[in-house]
Amino acid sequence: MDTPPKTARIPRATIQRLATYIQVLENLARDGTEIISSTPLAEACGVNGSQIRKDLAYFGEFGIRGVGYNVTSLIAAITSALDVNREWRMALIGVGNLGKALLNHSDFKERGFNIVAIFDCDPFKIGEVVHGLEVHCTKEMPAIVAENNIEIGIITTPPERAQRAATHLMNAGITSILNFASARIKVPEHVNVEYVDFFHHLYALAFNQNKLFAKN
Amino acid sequence: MDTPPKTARIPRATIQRLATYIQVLENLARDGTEIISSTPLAEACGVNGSQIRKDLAYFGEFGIRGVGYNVTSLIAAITSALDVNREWRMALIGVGNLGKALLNHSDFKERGFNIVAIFDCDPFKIGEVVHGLEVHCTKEMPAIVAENNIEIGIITTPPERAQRAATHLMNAGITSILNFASARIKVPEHVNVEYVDFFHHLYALAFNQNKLFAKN
DNA sequence: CTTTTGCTGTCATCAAATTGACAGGAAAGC
DNA sequence: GCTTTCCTGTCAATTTGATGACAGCAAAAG
Repeated sequence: MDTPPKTARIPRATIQRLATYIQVLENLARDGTEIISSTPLAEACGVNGSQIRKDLAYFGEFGIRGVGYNVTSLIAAITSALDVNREWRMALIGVGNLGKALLNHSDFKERGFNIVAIFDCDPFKIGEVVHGLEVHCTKEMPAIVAENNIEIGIITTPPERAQRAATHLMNAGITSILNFASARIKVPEHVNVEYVDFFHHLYALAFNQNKLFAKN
Repeated sequence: MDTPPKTARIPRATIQRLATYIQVLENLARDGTEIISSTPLAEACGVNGSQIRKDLAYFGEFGIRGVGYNVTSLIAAITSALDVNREWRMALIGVGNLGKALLNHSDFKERGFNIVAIFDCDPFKIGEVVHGLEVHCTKEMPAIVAENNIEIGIITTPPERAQRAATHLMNAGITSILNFASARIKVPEHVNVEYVDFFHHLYALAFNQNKLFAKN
């Protein structure tokens, strides 16, 4: 029952699926389901049953043989394994259309991902208040990041400014970056970047509309 | 030089990378680069050189041995291969915060992905005009989709309405769905769904902040 | 108490994707 | 015209991830 220190490298695909499992499990919990076994859960998630059991095995044993998984405690187990059962404080850089849209997207805060400071390099924007937050100059970033225990940076600048924004974030000590800008950024080994790009998904749909590709 | 009809199944990962290549190539083109070889392009994209050459090989031969690739014509070749060098007309269902944010995100139209109709099931929203588009009742969807040659549906409803929204879209004849709702949806074999969920990315960052996982 | 049923956790097998190596071919230098 | 350089396209080898099979265990039934 204790979580064994499995030191194996965990595939990125597993992390992505765990996020899906949380999503589906939360919807099950809302509908009042208390127990679920791997096969129906797998079907709801669009994956194989063995896959779920193997993914969970990286972190410990959470089920009961012959019975299944308790929905609530499995959610707790996964969120704990991913370390997303606590507050994460974030900074956003680039207060344009997209940035403002994200600030109004209250789901972040509800899930513990809290945008607590926003930055821009446009002098006309500095001082403006968006969704209760004052726009700061990027020069102030190191101090504000340290004061507020900010661990994640969100880039919502135009593509040509993305690299500079990343540099600002890294200089302020941030090692986790969520990049909405349409550009790849160069970072040292220890910094982690996640890219969000709607067009990647649209391209997949467009291509698939004609010629089928391998379904994963 | 002619595009051979390679009938091999194209991995989903390849499609995703092709989208990245387009992104990087467009930024290179803006900076005036005319020719690039696979190694520096690979570095800019964060992948291996062989990977790029193999990905492109699925669709034809686009480079010149000893020289490299012409940036402009490679963009043209990839966009053509993915069939994203034409207009795609889309419908959006669920005119809440997220839906409105996407409607204001003008990049879609610039890239040929055009939201031309919006729907909601809330009677109070029907008739409202958002970003120049009138909110329609879902009952009107089949007619409007047919009239406007709509090929892609975007779901931006709350999670508990996502499945119903998907059904509406499918009944209207749509087989490609971009789902922003935080729920998995069930669809028949021939329908394609892409899921967009920021939390997947945030979870990856959170997890990676502590324990490293295999970098892909 | 014993047997049956059902589902987990794990290992072995299988499939797929990434990486590395190299022949083929175009341009530049001599 | 010949040689050298360089980079593509492709095949083979390796690594990685997914699937299938089954022993181990808990609960329910008899």
